[in-house]
Amino acid sequence: MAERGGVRLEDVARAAGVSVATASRALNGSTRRVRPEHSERVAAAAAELGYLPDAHAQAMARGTTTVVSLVVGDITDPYFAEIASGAMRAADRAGLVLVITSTGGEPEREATVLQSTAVLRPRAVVLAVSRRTDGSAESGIRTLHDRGASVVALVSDDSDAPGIDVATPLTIRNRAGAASLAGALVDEGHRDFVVLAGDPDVVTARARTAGFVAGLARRGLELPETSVTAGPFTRDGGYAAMARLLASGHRPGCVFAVNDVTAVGALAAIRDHGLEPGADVAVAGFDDVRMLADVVPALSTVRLPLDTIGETAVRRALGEDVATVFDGEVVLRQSTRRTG
Amino acid sequence: MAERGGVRLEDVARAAGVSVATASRALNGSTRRVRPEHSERVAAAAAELGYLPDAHAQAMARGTTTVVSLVVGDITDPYFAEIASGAMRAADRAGLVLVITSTGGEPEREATVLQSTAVLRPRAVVLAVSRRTDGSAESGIRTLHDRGASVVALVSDDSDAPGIDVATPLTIRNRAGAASLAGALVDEGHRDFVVLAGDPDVVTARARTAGFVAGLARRGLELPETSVTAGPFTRDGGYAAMARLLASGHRPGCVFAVNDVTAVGALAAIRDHGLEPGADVAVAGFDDVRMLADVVPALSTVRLPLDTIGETAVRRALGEDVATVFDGEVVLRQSTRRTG
DNA sequence: TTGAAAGCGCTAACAA
DNA sequence: TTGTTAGCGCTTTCAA
Repeated sequence: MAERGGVRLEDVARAAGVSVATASRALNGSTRRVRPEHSERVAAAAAELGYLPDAHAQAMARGTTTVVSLVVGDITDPYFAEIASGAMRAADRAGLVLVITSTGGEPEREATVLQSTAVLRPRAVVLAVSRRTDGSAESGIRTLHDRGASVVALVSDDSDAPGIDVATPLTIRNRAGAASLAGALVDEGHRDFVVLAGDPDVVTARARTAGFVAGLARRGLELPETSVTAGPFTRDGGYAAMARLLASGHRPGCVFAVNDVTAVGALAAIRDHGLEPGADVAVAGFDDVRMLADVVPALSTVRLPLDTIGETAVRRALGEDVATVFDGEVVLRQSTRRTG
Repeated sequence: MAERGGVRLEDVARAAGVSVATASRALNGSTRRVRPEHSERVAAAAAELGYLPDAHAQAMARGTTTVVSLVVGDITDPYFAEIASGAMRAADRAGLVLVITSTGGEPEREATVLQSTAVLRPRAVVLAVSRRTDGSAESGIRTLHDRGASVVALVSDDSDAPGIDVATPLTIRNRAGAASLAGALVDEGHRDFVVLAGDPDVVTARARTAGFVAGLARRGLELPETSVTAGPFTRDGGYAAMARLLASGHRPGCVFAVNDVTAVGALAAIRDHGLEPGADVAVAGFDDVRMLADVVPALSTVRLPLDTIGETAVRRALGEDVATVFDGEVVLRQSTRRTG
């Protein structure tokens, strides 16, 4: 019923018989400064007229917005989806709106995406994107920061990775998790490993690969460079890499894919090659993504509390005092069970 | 380097030696009205200073925003994630920002979510949410519409579902797709069906259930009411429903779960019951979600071009002349293959 | 083609 | 405690 464009605060004020200032204070302004009677009249008028503030006008006047940005690689990837889910919850609790932008898996679009994010002047931004080691996002991050945003970046416990000075890090111990996994796998009796390393320029992939290699080394096993194969960080990437490997006559005892999605691709390739994944070739992943909990054989992996990480990241960006490091937990399942 | 708060148009104008009006016109304003020489100077200054417009100020001044909203049920559900992915692409192409809000799977939160969406005054909104038959979102939708948003709602080809007069429908032929699936399953030799119907108040679930029942009827098979069991529209819901069924001694020949995620839950329950899904109990899903392409046995389902649907929905909301109906395609795989 | 100035809807001094 | 008023950064008449 409202006029085109909606009811303004002025309309509410008039209906309640007060000034816009009073109406503003009653609806939002600093606590306890409006006579209860007026406050009620304003609330009633607002409800009756169906008043809804205009976030843009508020942003202008306040000099600060209600938007929190989350930048992810590919929302279709359950890794990011779970993080997004937690982030949304946190934003919601804080009464803020979560704007998700995605690079669509193309890291070179990162700069552009950060720019388009910046125009909304987010109060906080969480970078869950697959950051590349080349620091291509640096300037975009700086822009955000200069605009007054508090930016939190998900990073790995990898000393090789370049820091981002203006961003607050939230560390995921990818390296340590992968190292533990390697140890556990060796303890299960595996010896002959291959790593599906994903994109070597993506920090997460690098950290997990490096950690795994280090973990093996700690057990006295040296992984030849030829046993580490790069490729896209996706289901199809995992499938292709595994298929290539098998086609070339290699048949490793155990494959470590740097994330679950890639591991599932490897599983499929093994099966399509006529072998039985788990029994003939063991496979382990990373993340313990829920959506893949029912793959067969059940995937050994490193569980990351993705949802919590997403939630924590926005809370941290909002200035709360929360956890700053997350560890993964090795979970051994059917896919690496030694039958012999 | 920029001052706290960033570079304003005024700064650019000064640097370029023109007025803010000219700077504004050069950077965005109606075509061909600024002397090329000035235009260049402005562009150069903007680049040098790292100017980025303030979306809120633009929104205020223009009376229209650059935001497109997508309301989904649960971003963690690959059904929504794929839609979101396509929607993001379309928004991006149009130079708009996609704001995703989620009800977190709680339909009763729908009204609230629509409200918080409305404050951003989106230019267009796509409702991909699991709409309930009780029309609880009606008023929220009307609010959005009154604020000038063009709203597109994903709906089913189900005459029972209430229309939303102010929203433009984008029809997904859930009913027809489910009916085709039923026919195909009967043709494969299946007779003894059970439907894991999801939440009967959710239109999508209803349409698929109704379509399946109708499809069986068309083949002369009547499905007893007791063979339709309601429950949450999720992996766990599917697991629980299937487990309950098996525990009670039922052992259907073929189970139709109203979406893939639920079907995967059913698969797991069957397996945990000591039976072999696919061989002992056939299972079919709906959606053909990519993330579940590698489950074993491969899931028979109805493929929906989710990504394209998401893309089309925002293009439609933006006023483009695009497809208005989407059909599903039956895909028969291992999970319903008759071995005997 | 350009610039001055009036808003867009709201908040926040500042006075009353 | 309330109202008046000056902006927030930008676009857009309206004159020049």
